[in-house]
Order: sequence, then structure tokens, then C-alpha cells
Amino acid sequence: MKAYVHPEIESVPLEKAMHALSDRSRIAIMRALLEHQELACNELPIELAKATLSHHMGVLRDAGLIVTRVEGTKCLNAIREEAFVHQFPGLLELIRTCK
Amino acid sequence: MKAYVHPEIESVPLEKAMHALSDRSRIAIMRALLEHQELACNELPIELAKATLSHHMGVLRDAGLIVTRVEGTKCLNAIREEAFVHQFPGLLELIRTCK
DNA sequence: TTACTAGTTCGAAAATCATAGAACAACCAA
DNA sequence: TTGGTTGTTCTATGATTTTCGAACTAGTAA
Repeated sequence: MKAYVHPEIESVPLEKAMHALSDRSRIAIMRALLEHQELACNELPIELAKATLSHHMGVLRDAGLIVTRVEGTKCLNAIREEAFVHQFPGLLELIRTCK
Repeated sequence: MKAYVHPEIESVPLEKAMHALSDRSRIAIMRALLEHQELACNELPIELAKATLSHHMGVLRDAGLIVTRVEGTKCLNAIREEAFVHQFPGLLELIRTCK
């Protein structure tokens, strides 16, 4: 489908990760991925136009928070665990537990 | 000088705190407060116009991350520790340790 | 080939945000 | 009272962000 680019975790500054998580829809995406491990875009519980969803996935990907792999016509998204453990310790727990 | 309003911590959603920390200047303010406990606006190591700085302090205050108290002509700002311990566990450490 | 599905990219509109000058209020000190 | 300091509020401008329709690419399947 397309060659997805994922940044080096170390090159992502904190404010970029914070910005990626400053949107209600993107937090909802992260929580869905926490619950289901791996989801295609159209399986996400988000009521937005395709183009908008694609934009949000790009923001999360650029911030090093998710990884996308192609499988047939769909692309499967998952949380980039090492980003949180290594670069942003505690952040994933915050997303998981915070109201 | 003015009656500063501080929100109930519980009413601050995660995306609001994330947005407050999605700006390089505001992260710098938080780090200065981590180091010095309490600082007036004009003591912060930020090269911005007064009006801009006042805006950033308002964003941090509205997100429940800092508390401001008046003392004479100046207003002293400090990190609202209970916000982090109680509402956003791990976030303060992230600000402290993250590059 | 044709049709369908999944997702991206382009272009544009609306909303939000960062920035700062100018005027202002409040306090302090001479 | 006059002047200096501290910070807010108003207003405006430029930049960024969110949103989505439309056109597009790539894979799958009939």
C-alpha cells in the first residue's frame, strides 16, 4: 500500500508526544489500541471521515507512539511499546488509567 | 493584584494537560519551576513578551498544573504537586527526566 | 477487466493557538 | 503624588490544526 515512515524514538521531543495526545480523538485511538493490540483504521471506534482519521494516525505515527504495518489492503496499527517504556516512561500508564 | 482561579484537579481531562505541555516554552516554564520551587513571571528563563508569557501561565493554570499566589506586586508560581500525584501520576517525572 | 475495499493525498474552510503592542490596574517606594 | 514595577486584558495578526469532500493508489476478488 505505502511505505510507512516511523521516526527514531530518541528523536521525538516530549512536546511532540504531548501534542499528539492533546486531542480527544487521538486519546480514544490509543485506548482502543491498548485494548485490542492491533487494529485497522476502519476498525477504530472513531466517528470521523476517512481523511480525518488518516490525519490523526499520521500525527500519532510521527510522534513515535504507534507503528503501522501493511497486510493486504488494510494497514494494522499497534502501540509502539518501546517508545513508552524507553522514551516516555509512565506515559502509557497515564493514558490507560486517566479519566 | 487579581484573584487567580484554579480548577478542581478532578475536572481537568487528560487532553487538556497534554495540550498545556505541548509547547516548548511551557515545558521550559515547568522545568524552571521544578528547579526553583516558586518563581515570579519575570524570573522565568523565557524570552517572550509579557503578554505572551501571561498567556502561557494562564494555560498551565487552567490545566491545573501550576498554582499562583500574590505577594505584593509580583505573583509567585509553583507546580501544583497534588495534580500530578493524584490526577496525572508519572507526568511530573516525565517532565523532569525527558529530554 | 471490472468492481470493491482500505487508506492516502490534495485542496479548502473553519477553528484554535501563539505572539506581541498598547492600554490598563494594583502595588510599592521616593 | 509621581514614577517604577508586575502582570493582565484587549485587539490583531499570522501560523497551525482540525475537518472533510474529491480524486487517487494499491490490493483483492469475481
